[in-house]
Amino acid sequence: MQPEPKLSHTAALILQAIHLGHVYGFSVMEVTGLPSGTVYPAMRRLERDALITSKWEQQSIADAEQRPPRKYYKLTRSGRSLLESVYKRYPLLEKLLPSPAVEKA
Amino acid sequence: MQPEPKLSHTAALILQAIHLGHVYGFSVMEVTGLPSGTVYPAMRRLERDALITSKWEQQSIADAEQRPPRKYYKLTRSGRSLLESVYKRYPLLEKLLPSPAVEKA
DNA sequence: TTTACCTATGTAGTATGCTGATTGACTAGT
DNA sequence: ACTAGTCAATCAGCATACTACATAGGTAAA
Repeated sequence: MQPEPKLSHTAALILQAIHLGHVYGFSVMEVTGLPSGTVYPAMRRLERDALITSKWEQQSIADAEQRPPRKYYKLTRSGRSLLESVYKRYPLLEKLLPSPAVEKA
Repeated sequence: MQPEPKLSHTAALILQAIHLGHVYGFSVMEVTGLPSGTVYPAMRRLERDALITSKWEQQSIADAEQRPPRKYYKLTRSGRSLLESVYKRYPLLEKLLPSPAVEKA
């Protein structure tokens, strides 16, 4: 059995936040309390390691909502399976973190 | 209003664990899932910053329980007040972390 | 129109955290 | 005798996280 790849507590917290629907940086910052200088570089590493993928929001949507465009993330298959194994190491993670209020169209 | 001194998420997690009664390194490691190389240096910094104080267990007690002596920590007054302010930044912390089963003499 | 605040993302430089190993005493199996 | 396992703490060297700041368009007030 290959040893599970390791994930820091902070990285795991961010991965879990995305999993629960906080699918862009600013939302992850708000729910975790982590600063931007932690969240954005961490998300780039998660993407580098193929645990998440990203896609820029269409400019037209951002324009319509009068705000900067967001970069949306979602878990890959290996991201989901790693998160499962991470619950065993950091059992605290699983309970924590509220899901976001889903925006209605 | 002087800006609240800052504490990393990990340091806050460790401080909270001690507050809840995980009063030596090994116990903090177990409840948080954090490795020894994170926990012990972090506790030294917390002590350096006067948020916690430490005291070595009497050798005779460790001998009686047939294990290495523990270094026990507790929060100082400023440690407790900082922890309060930290809950505002990391609201997730407050709910999380079980208290240890208290050992009976 | 400049001051301020909000959303959203990003960076440089440094402090902190993590991996992997080590120490030391004691316990138990082979 | 050796090997392996547990509890407790520590370290060197490298990876990650944090602070403070920056950018950029938007709103809103003075």
